[in-house]
Amino acid sequence: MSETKARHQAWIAINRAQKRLSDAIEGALKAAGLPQLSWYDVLWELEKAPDCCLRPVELEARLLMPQHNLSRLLTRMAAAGLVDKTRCPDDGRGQRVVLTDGGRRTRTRMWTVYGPALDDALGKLNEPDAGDLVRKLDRI
Amino acid sequence: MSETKARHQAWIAINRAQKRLSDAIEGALKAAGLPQLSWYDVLWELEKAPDCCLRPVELEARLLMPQHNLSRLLTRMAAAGLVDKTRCPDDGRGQRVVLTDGGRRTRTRMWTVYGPALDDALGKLNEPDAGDLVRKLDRI
DNA sequence: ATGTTTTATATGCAAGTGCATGGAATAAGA
DNA sequence: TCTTATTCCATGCACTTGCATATAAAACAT
Repeated sequence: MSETKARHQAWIAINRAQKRLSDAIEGALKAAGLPQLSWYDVLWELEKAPDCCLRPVELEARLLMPQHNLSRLLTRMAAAGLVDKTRCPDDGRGQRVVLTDGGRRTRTRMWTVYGPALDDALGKLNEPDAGDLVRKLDRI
Repeated sequence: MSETKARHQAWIAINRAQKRLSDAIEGALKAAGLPQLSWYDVLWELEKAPDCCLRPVELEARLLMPQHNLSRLLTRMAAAGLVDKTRCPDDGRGQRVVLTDGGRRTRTRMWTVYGPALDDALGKLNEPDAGDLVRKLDRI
């Protein structure tokens, strides 16, 4: 039988919170005709990076996304004009993924929907509690 | 630009914790040649239910899983002999999903892998902290 | 320098998922 | 009762993901 210790309940709670939040945010993005969260994550990592440019391998590590999955995501995002894929000068097998102006604009537009949806879904979670959550979750 | 308030960081932390935990557990299950977590969730809900029997609509609500998705999951699980799908006596359009003996055994075997993998992945999260996490996450 | 191993990325194929829709049965309204 | 609306579940189609493997360039070894 499954244990009902608090540790195990924490896992259940994490799952449910994650699901509720992502459902709310994805729903809001879709309703606004905007791309998925995974696209936002890529755009945001690029925007934070120096020169708005990263290698797929670096994105892979930051997003905890499997390689084959990221490869095709980048292909789709390049087709949509949000990023450019160019050959890497110092490594012949590598790519350099660069954020385009369109990509930057799209990320900004997405945040105008994403941010409020997140705030709304987080409900009455106050700042101190949130900080406490972060501290405990990061120890997992 | 994205805000960096604790509330928003909590969302990031929830995501990362959820991803790390589920990757660890799914990996352990796969390595043991066992089905996915979603299968476990169905089996466990059925085992908790009176007569080990629920309607798809009820499962849908408890698992927060979209209808079309659950429909096909149940089809696969029935094909694998873990559940039986029978017509519902009091509602002509409904189904009754019943746990089979094989389903019960499979859930038990899964837990022998799932439980330890979860304990391991939760690391040094102690009981009081876990209880606190549950309380705060459930308020979201 | 040549052969071997590792790293970075892409891709064919199978399986899963989202979306819209369909059909069948019940519930609600006139 | 007869129509209309709603609920429960299934399914065709497109898209996404997982898995294994391919390809090509480095890195390493001899």
